[in-house]
Amino acid sequence: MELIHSGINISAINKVSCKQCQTRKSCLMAEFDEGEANNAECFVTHEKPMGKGQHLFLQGDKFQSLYLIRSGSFKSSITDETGERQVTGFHFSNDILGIDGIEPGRHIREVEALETSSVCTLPFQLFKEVSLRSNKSLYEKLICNVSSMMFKTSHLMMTLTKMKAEQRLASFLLDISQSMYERRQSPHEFKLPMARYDIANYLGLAVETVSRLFKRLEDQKLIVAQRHRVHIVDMDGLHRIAAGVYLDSKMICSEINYRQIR
Amino acid sequence: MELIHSGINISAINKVSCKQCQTRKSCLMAEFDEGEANNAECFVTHEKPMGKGQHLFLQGDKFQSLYLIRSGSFKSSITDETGERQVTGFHFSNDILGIDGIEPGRHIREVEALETSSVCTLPFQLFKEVSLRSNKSLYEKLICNVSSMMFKTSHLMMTLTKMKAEQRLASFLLDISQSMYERRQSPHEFKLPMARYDIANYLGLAVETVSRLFKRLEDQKLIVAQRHRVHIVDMDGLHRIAAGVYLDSKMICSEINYRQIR
DNA sequence: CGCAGGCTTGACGCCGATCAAAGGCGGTGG
DNA sequence: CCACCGCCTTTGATCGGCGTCAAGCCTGCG
Repeated sequence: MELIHSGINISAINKVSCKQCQTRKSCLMAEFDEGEANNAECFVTHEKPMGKGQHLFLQGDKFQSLYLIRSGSFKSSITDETGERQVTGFHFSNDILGIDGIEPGRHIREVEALETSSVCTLPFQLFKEVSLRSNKSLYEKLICNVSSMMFKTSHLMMTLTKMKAEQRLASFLLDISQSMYERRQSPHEFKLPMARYDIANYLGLAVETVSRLFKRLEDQKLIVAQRHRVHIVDMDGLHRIAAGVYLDSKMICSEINYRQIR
Repeated sequence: MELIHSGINISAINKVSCKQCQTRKSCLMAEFDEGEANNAECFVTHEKPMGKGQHLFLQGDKFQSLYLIRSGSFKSSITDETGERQVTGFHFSNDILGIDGIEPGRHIREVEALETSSVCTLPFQLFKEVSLRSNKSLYEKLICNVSSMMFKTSHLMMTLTKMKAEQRLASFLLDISQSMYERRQSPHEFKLPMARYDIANYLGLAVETVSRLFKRLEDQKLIVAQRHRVHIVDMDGLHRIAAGVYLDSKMICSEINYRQIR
């Protein structure tokens, strides 16, 4: 949990300048012109990646930086006064973490690595200064990011209130699939870096239910799932489930499925 | 609900400059210095308030302005591909509406007046220009607003996934109560401008359930509710319900309720 | 090799959705 | 001003999805 502060040059051995960053083209900073890019060197990378289970920050930590995921994956969660925890999202490369801490000055959720992962740290004070100097408003980009985050959240809320359990899981798998696609990885076969327990919490279901649902989707020949490896066999079918297309014809669908099974 | 007019320019009859606005002190624009305030005259107010049921904007409408609620109340909702609607929030004076439309360039939800209401319109292009000229970054304020919005959403998500129906309604009433308090109105007695139907949708419940729950809270002597008028009698008790403090002693509570009913 | 923690599977019961119908309020027109 | 109508709300009865409890299984790690 060692955070690097704005000592610009001294600890350069732990840093990689943005100019040299391999993933720069897909980065928030990508459109910076060369002049500004020098400033961007201040956006550092932790040389040593974080291990599974390590926290990027905890709920209540002072907010001072934004983080850009370079590799790996994270889960974010909130704990309320009663100690109840709610997983609020899963995050992959190029996602920005920590934005929600800007206003209260403290992080309102914790973020934990689901596997070996690395991030870029963007000290927010510096970020603000650079964005004021720059014509191309970084702030605007940030808002864009925030905006799409709000969209995702709304989508999730919809999932949680309007969908039956099976729809939620189907929808969840499709979301992950979409994420993989956007990152130029296979949308049909991927690894779920999070535990069943996290999925259940995220979807507002019991672990046992999630487990049963994975099986049910397999029985319907929509996916093949073994542990964390998921193979989507029938993408359309999964979409149909997610959309709740079996509501009236439930009996019929079930019959078909049973026929398919044997 | 009479607005004060100014004789500043030709179209002034439809507008009120920010300088003259009665609610300016609690406004997003409040910290503007005098020089900037002149620009702020471009932030117009609809002279004719909106009527109940009127839409401020629809989902998919081109995003061009932010709106600041001067009076009244609104509900926001999202409709997905399948036509399913989800109420995403209720909004009162000083709330900002429309932020979520910035990135996609279109509004991702619709906003509808729950009663006679009025708003200030903040053309976003202008907003950006002013914020670039200004040292005190308006953008920063906007982000603050967005940030607190995200916090609320997270809170709501928690409510929807982790709470039983009774907790959700108690929590909802407490949220409204808090809103009233923040607006210097009584947190103990207020009017709910939205229909039961909207509350149910918002909380992810059936209308019938909401209706029954209102009654159950009354039976427990926590509130007095008649139609849209709500009186919170036992704030602590309501907090206890919201926190789920009866989980272990559920049987006892139920017995008490049954005894009270007959 | 054995243990711990995560995952699966089964049995059961409750919460809340759904269906059905009656009651009340507000708006509109006679 | 009253009467009617439609929509919102309440109330009752029934049913099923999913949470809960309990046990057994798998897998990775020490």
